[in-house]
Amino acid sequence: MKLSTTGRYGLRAVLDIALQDGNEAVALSQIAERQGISLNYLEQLIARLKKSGIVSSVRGAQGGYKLALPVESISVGDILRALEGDLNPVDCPEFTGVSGNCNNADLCVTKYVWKRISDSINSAVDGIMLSELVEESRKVQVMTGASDQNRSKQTC
Amino acid sequence: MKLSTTGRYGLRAVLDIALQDGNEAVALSQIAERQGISLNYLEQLIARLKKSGIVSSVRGAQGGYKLALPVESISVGDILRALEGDLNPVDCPEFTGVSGNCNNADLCVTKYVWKRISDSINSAVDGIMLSELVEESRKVQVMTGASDQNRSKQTC
DNA sequence: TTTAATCTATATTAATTTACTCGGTTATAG
DNA sequence: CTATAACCGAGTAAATTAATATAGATTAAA
Repeated sequence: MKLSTTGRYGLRAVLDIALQDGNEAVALSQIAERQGISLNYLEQLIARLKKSGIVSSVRGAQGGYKLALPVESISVGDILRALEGDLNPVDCPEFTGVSGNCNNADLCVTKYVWKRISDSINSAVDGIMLSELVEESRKVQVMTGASDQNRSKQTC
Repeated sequence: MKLSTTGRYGLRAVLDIALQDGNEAVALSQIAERQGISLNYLEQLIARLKKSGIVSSVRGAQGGYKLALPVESISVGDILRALEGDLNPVDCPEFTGVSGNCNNADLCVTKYVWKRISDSINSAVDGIMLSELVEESRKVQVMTGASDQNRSKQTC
């Protein structure tokens, strides 16, 4: 029941772009360095974010990525689902809508549990906008006098 | 972000015991057969449940397992945490209380996200009592005329 | 006191997933 | 043209998960 590095790294990457906030595209290599994530790996993560319309890309020299929407319009839920797929605790076809073969659908009671967990996770992350994280991040940076340079590798 | 079979099988096993509800212990081999789970594997799961005080065992011939508490006093959260460990989406020492070395603790903003997800999951599962599942299960069985015999292998 | 049925513990294996790495292609600013 | 940076597909090593297997200890009924 853990989020993979995909979700953790990816969210940090989006937040990184949001914090640069100029109109210029942010190069992946810079994000990779600041966040201590492998560039090659980051490419795979950002591809999912692009596919979901969260970031847009500018190709070629001086290119990079920028947010496709204002920070107030992007929820953490959007980001995490883009990265991790759905946020359901089980692959139960009964409530995910995917046509599957749960041959015990009518007898299965635990699906109510999975549904409640799923709903609570999704409403939690949908209630957090990227703008909140940006604000919070700015506060923290002012308080600690932190800069990109003294930011070290993160464990979570 | 998926629950493992440990959590899924284990919850079903506890519910199975609750539904037998006599004062007699339920043999693991019976649960294994009814739920379509390997006996050896089930033994590992039930051990965690016993360790957490959710079930108690009766050894020897005619032995088995029974609930250590009334169904109204056991929450799905208790069961899932016994099986899966914590239900936190990340191993962030900042909010799990475990003394760890998050060298970016003061700069890390995503931890607020993880904390909110964690809280929502835990309050969701703590709000579901085993008694609810038992009730729901009885309703379903009456409606469908289901018996143990026609219960087939479940996928979720 | 057998004997059957159960719980307990540990070790091994197979399958799957995760977390990357690598090599190359395409596009664009300067 | 050339440097830079996005894009793409495949491959791989490590870790985790899901079992399976083995051996033994405990208990209670016959």
